[in-house]
Amino acid sequence: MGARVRLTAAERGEEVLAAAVQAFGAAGYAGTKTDEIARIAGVSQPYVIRLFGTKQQLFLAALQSVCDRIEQTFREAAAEEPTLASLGGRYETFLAERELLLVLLHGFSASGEPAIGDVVRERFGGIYRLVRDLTGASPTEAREFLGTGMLLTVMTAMQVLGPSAVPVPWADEVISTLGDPA
Amino acid sequence: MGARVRLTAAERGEEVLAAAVQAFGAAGYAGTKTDEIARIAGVSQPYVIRLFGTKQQLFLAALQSVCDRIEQTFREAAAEEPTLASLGGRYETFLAERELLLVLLHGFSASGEPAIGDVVRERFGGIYRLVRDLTGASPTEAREFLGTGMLLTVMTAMQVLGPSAVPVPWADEVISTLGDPA
DNA sequence: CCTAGTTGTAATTGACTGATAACAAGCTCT
DNA sequence: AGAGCTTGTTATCAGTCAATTACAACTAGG
Repeated sequence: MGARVRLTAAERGEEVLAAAVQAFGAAGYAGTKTDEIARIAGVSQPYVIRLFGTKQQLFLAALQSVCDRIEQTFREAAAEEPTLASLGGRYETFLAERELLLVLLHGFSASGEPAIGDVVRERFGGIYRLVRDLTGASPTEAREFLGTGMLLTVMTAMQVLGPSAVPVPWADEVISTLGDPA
Repeated sequence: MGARVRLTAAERGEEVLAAAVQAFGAAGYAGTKTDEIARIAGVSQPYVIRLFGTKQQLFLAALQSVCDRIEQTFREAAAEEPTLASLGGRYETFLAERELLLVLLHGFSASGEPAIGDVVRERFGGIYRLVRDLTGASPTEAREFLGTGMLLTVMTAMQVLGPSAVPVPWADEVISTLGDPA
């Protein structure tokens, strides 16, 4: 515990939120302990709870945060070129920041909790609409796009994508198709 | 309790496994209590543990079971007509038996546990290969097919599909595209 | 029928974990 | 300087949950 710096609650909250995204991304909602989040953030476990009220509220905050970032990423891509191919190119960003898609996936998995399900439905619907609005894609095109995105997401979760991936031949085969026409 | 019947360990194990598929499908690996599985199966919690050793081994058994059933469903479809469209028609089966896809999804989410990740990679790779072998689909076609499948899976998880679905407009729009060409 | 194996439960435990309470240390403003 | 608010911790609790143990009930084979 070296030179602990005092931050405002808002600043510390940001740090804890970042730690929460990491931890929830790795182990899911039920599988993550607030203690682990506290360890990553470098604060005590009770302080994590005080900053966000409950573990569930912290998860919801993490979920909102990653959805914001996903949408922002898509907006940036569309600003360069408003096509599905352009947005699709950003999946490299998501592979580099695995937590984004993983927290979203764990949100799907935890949709049994009503409060989480509500947010998940709202935000995923928003992403679907955003993709269509930004690119002018048809429903069918948007479905194909998000389907591929979900496939890459679950492949990220099962650790066959990215730098520390477990090598499996079929994953390479799938990746090699990504540029291909739908 | 009532007229408790004595079964062989193998028979009771089947019942417990079915209960486990239901429970894990609803709440995920970490989120499910062995006690809940026992309640559904109508046996005591310690007996659930004794039949399968550990909660993790029970989850793995449930995962293997649903993967077997998914593969069997695809094989049946291919026997009728060996095309992707034919296999795709079986997603209605999966929407009726939500637990199948949900347990698989929760397997993805729990891939952080090494023992679970190993099985998930193995089985999902097997399904990918099976789809290609049964239909002669190209890697790109198989990717599109599984991508759509994963999208439907996460939509099932977030409860926007199926009979007891929360109605959201975008879900209907996605569903309406399912017959469309890729 | 009776003994040996099998099926099943009740009781319990020990570790874990989210949350609360009480308190300590710092900052700010007058 | 010191009162009052903010930041943060330590200590602790109450509930949960997978797993173990010991035991009870049943069944089949000789």
